[in-house]
Amino acid sequence: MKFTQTFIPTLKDAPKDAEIISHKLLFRAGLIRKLSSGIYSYLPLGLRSIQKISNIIREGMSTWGAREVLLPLVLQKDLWEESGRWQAYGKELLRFQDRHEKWFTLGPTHEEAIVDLVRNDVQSYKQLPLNLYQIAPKFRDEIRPRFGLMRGREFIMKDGYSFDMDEEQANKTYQRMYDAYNWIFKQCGLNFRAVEADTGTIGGKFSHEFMVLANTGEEAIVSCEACGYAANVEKAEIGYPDSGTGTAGEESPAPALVETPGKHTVEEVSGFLKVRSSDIIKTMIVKADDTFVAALVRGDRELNPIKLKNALNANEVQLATDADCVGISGAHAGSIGPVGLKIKIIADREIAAMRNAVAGANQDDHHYTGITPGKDFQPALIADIRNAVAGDQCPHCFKPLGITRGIEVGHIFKLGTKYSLKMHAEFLDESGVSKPFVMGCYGIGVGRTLAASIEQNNDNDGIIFPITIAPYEIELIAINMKDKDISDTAEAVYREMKDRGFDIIYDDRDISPGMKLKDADLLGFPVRIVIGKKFKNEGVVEIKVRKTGEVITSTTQALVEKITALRKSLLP
RNA sequence: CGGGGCGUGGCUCAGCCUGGUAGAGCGUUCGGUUCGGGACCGAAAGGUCGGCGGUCCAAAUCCGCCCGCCCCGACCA
Repeated sequence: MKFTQTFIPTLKDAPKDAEIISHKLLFRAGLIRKLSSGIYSYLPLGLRSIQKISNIIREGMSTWGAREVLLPLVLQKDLWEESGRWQAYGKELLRFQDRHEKWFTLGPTHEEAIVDLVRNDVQSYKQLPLNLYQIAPKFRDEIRPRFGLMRGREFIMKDGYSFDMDEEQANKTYQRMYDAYNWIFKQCGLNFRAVEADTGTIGGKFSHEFMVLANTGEEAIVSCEACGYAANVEKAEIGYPDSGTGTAGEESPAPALVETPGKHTVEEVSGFLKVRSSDIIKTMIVKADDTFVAALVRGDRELNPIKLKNALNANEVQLATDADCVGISGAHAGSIGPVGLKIKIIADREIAAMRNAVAGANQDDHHYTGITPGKDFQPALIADIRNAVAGDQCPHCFKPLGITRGIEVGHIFKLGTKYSLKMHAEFLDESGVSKPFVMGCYGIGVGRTLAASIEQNNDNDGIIFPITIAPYEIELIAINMKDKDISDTAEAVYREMKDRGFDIIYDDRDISPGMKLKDADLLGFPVRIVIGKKFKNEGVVEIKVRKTGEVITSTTQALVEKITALRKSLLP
């Protein structure tokens, strides 16, 4: 492709609404343009990159047994009433009427559509397993779209759905998709982790998020360098090699009541009493379903509501209101403590090991010092209920854990029979018994993958594309188009490379060299060939690798050979 | 939905407080000079100042309503 024959509107300045680096660069490099909030057009280079990612996905899906379909974007209300989601889905579901005043929605996800397809045409276990996917635009009317392609309203997504005859088969399918996803993101040249994720309200054990590691990521993830364990911070367990219970026989002083006027937060109390925040017991009263319990974590830790919920076997937990706190403990939040508290106490595992600690005294503006768990109060339950922090031990190998940020680009999920039961999607098994399909669903944000890649691979000059998803692999630059020697050679090189099947774009614009070089860096093609001064003087062209900055020279004759070798070295 | 901010040529922004008939840089067009890191000289095009209404002799500027966009939060997965 030649620059003069395509459309690459690059910009020196980013528009002011671009906040994060990928958004700025996508815009400046002329890959996308905004049409309205959260809704973008893909320009030729952006589209090409999207298509390359899509094709990698297709290859991965195909290899691991999924077949491509294309489902409608516009879906009618009755299907969504069957699944119950017409009511359950909030305002994110865009609803509208046609001329006959029938209600429709733009699909934010396609469980209903796929279940309807499969239930009509699959009746026998002999037709299973079945795994179908599509790559198509989706629409979610996000409350607040932001960060360009990272969180749009209209976005391109790969969504896949599997249908299996039983749990065992479904687990195998899940594992295949897990393998496929690892292959796909590796092939896209991304530094990513598959992390265990909380399954939310649907339940079940199986859910993994695929996170691209980047500082600007919206999610915190916990990972272990040593054994590869990785999990969403909501879910991450903390390892305790010894049982973590108290050690008997240690000297522990008697509790003493001290005044702490106006000191409520951990920092205020620790500053006032001159103790470390890790010597304070933080007590929070929470309402778990219909009962109140007191949750204890060390002053320097954060309570993890999901872990707490699981430990208590509750459906829902929330912090108690201040009025409830006063009613239960006799003090306002900030002076509450476990000593003498009448409700059930659940303590984080670290609490059990504390000695001579500070805790609220259950009367306003007072704390106790010299508190020792097990002596001065008895927790009913000791469990891991706090967020993991860097340096905590891995639950598998007990090496220190690290915390990084990530961008969720893929999510695989075992759905079970939730949709097949509601929508009566059943098949006959070997013994002629009617059974609901066991389903799984598997998503990849295609646009978000592009944005995440840029978020991870850039420098001050612009994008640094991995070769597999770059709009073009090679850019050819003729420094001076008016110099016939140079422009003729460039034209010849371009034709030959193109004829030999190289994925090459040629900047044939008659503009200053500075602009071409700046644009080349901004656009981030992995390999750049320059024909200029060195060609005039020494008869050689320059090959530069965008990622490393490494430059080699070559005669035009040896170019094909050198580029072939270089290209190979850049593949994942 | 709550809080904050913005809207002036394709992009970035000044002018608004203190009303007097619209500016800069980049980009674009034409001519010329240049040709290895967003070159230089000269000429030019391009704006109902987001929209509607009000105040005033006079509104980009003051007031009201509306629209659009962005940030923070809550919400959702």
